[in-house]
Formats: sequence, C-alpha cells, structure tokens
Amino acid sequence: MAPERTRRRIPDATVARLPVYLRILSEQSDEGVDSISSERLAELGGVNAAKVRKDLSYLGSYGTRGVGYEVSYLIYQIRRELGLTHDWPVVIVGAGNLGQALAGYGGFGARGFPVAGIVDIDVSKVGSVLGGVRVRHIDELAQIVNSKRVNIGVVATPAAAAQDAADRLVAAGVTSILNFAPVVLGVPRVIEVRKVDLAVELQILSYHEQRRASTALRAVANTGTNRPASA
Amino acid sequence: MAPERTRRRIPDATVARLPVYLRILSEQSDEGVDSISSERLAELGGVNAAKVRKDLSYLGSYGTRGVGYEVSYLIYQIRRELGLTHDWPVVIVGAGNLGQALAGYGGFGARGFPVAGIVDIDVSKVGSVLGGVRVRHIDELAQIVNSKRVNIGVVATPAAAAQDAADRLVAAGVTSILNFAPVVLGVPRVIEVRKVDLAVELQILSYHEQRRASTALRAVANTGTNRPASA
DNA sequence: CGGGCTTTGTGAATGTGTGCACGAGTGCCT
DNA sequence: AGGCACTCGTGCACACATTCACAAAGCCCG
Repeated sequence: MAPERTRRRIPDATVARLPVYLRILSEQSDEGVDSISSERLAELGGVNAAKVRKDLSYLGSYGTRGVGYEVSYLIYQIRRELGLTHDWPVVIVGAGNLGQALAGYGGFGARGFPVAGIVDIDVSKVGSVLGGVRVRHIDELAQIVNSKRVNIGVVATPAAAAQDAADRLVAAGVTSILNFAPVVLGVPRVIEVRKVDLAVELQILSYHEQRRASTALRAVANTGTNRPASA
Repeated sequence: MAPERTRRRIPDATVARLPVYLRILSEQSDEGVDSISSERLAELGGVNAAKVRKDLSYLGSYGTRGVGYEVSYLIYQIRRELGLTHDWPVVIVGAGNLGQALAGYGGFGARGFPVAGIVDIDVSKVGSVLGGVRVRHIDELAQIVNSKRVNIGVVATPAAAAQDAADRLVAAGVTSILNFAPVVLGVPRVIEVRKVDLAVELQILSYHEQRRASTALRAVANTGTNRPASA
C-alpha cells in the first residue's frame, strides 16, 4: 500500500455522480463487459463524456488511453473512495408507513447498509418485526448506536417528530443523517444531513409543468399550433 | 392584473428552494405570524439571508424595506410561481412495497398531488385497494392519463421494469416523471425527470463518513487526541 | 417633519461546475 | 519500425450559484 493518504478533496457534484457510475459499472460487469470508454459510460449515465473523465480523474489516473477503463478496477476504486469497502449499519427512527417500507425493502442490507435497528416512540409499535428486525423503543437508540457502531441514522418520522428524532440521533453519536421528513433539521455543523423530500420534488416538477403550460399558450398565440414539439 | 406575462426564468437552484420557503411560510402563517424578514426565513430554512432575498427577488419585489415580507402574500406568489394554484394529479406505476407506501401515505393529495391512479403489470396485484385507490392493470395507463389529465408520473417499480414504465408513461402523454427506481431513465429531452435514489444518498453519506474516518486518523497521528472537533 | 433604525434589492466579487478542444499516451496494423 | 486510430487527462473559457456589502426605501418616534 503506497502511503498516498493525502487524497485531494472531491467536488460535491462528482461525489453525487460516483454512485451512478458505480451502479452502471456493476451492471456492465455482470454482463461480461470488462472495459469501457468514457463515451459509453457517459451515454449510459446520461451525462457528458468529458464530465465522466474529469470525475474519474479525481480518483487518480486509472484509464488507459486509446482503450478506456478496466471495469473491475474502476469499480474497486470507486467503492474504495466512497467508503464502500465495508458495511455501514444504519438505524431507522420511525416505524410508521415509511419506516416499515424502508425496513421491508431489503435493498439496504444488500447494498452495504444493513438495518442495525428500527425504533419508534410509540410503545404499541414496539415488538413487531419488520424486514427481520424487531422494532424497539426509542429510548434504546443510544444503546443500539453504540453496540452496533452505527454512524448513519434515518429519520422516517412525521414532520412534527423529526427534530426530536434528529436530536436523539446526534446525542446517541450518529454523524450522518438521511432525512425523509419534510422539515429542515437543525443539527451541529459537523453532522452531515441529506434530505429526501417528496413534496419538494413534486413541486419542482409542478413548476416545470406550469412553465410548459404558459410557454405552450404563448406558442399557440404565435403559431396557431397546439402540438408540443417532439424531441 | 398587469400583463407582465414575460416572466424571467428562475434559476434551478432557486426553484429547488422555493418549496422549502413555502413550507416554512405556511407553518409561520399557521402560528399567526404575518410578517417575516429574510433573516428569520433564512434561519428557519438553514440558508443565507442574502440568498433568500435574491431567490425571492426573482418573483418580483414583494418585500417592504425596513419591515420584511408579508407572509400570506409571499405564500400566494410562491404558489403561483410553482404552479400550485391548482391540483396536479399523478399516476403511480408499480404497486409493490414502495408504490403501496406512496399511495397509502396520503400526503400526496393533501399537498395538491392527488393520486389519479396506480397501476401494475402483475395481474395478481390488480383490484386491491391502496389508500382509497384501486390498483389497475398497466394497460389502462393511457386511459387514466387521458381521462384524468395527468401530467406527472411516478415510477415505483423494481429497477428492471423502470425503463419500460417510463416508456409507457411517455407514450401515454405524461411530461414529468418522478423516478424512484435506481436506474438512469432514457426519455425524450422534453420530458422532465427527477430522481429519488436511496442508495445514492446513502453512498454520499458513506463517502463523508469514510472521509471523516481518515481525517480523524490523521488528526490522531498529529495531535494525539481522539475527540472530533465540536461545532 | 426630520433623523435614526431596520430591512430590502442588487451590483460586484468570489467560488463551483460544465464542456470544449486538444495534447499526450496506447494499441493495432502493415 | 512507423504510422494511424482511438481515448484519456486536463487547461481554459464560460455559465451558474453564492455571498458580501451597501445604497435605497420604508417605518417609527419625538
């Protein structure tokens, strides 16, 4: 192992794309492809080829000019950079509709994020089993986090309970949070938070639809046709 | 109504934040607050005050210097800009784990996105009722989209079926897609796609955890302490 | 009615991300 | 061995986003 531990910082935009490349590469690998060009990877990922090359260059120079990238080696490098060489157990707070779906989904464990525990504040939910994991009371959160070395917490509570859930996760020692509740969480600066917000996504789509509608109206006024342009 | 129909284009980054402001404003309104400063709104939204002002300035000059913004009027303006003055029915493709959770969630309809229909390709799922909506066969998709004037489709299928689902949605006339499947969808350029990808989000968190770990190691080597810096 | 206090709206500076264009390697074919 | 075709890696210019800093504008109080 060469001691080049001082890795340059990878831009956020690139970090967000690496998982996509990783998935595509894994699929290609399964299909027996063992070498791939930036052009092809870009096509499959729906991005620009230059962007792919620049993104991958942050990992180091792992391509071969005139040939492309060796799929398996690239997979290894991306996984290493993303910290996917070992599992990251997660704890889910909230055993409602969403928490149940998440625990039952199964995709978590398969992708290296096993559900170390799921907790709820509602005593009547405690004890039931979801996706092979027994629901425990939220007071046991710290104990789960400590004993299972959990760094990542998932907030799957209703909006009103989300901040409390986050506070408890932080107090328990979690340092990254994935928040599904439609709330802006207040947490210490060092805690990494990512949010997944249905309503926001739909409202963004709504904006574009609304915009499309007014544009179309203007187009009708100008040209007299009602057909949207096809690609 | 002044005829200033030629609205300047709003930056993507701003469009993505407007729903957050909207939610905060609605909460404040419920609490009886009727005027708010950019400073306060920024605090509640976890962003910079100047950013709030610049974002809101794209809607027009609706603030009062020395005072702030009138909450109810701002809510009205944001809703109008986002196209939330009327409902946008959505159709869900895939009645599996996720599709069921989405249909059962209820938050859709409450926020102006009623579920116009949910379809699945699996005949055994057809007929069951989720969140008050009966599951229908995917062949009825076009009919639902047309009769209910649906513009937004939700892909909640397994990865392998997602592209087919998207193709069918596009063929049926949907122009915006919210994709939950871990796949990069290929669609005509005019179709607006947004994705929600669990695995990607977790892997981004993993990257930061991994980074934190190596940084901590380096810190230990340098200073001999094991405590992470507090905010 | 004027001065002081507050907060908006926005120009300008800085930071981040994207995409072109091309030099520099690499493999293959003759 | 030499030339050719291909593809990576990256400098550069441009576009987009964020943040600062401050003049302009409004309210309140004496």
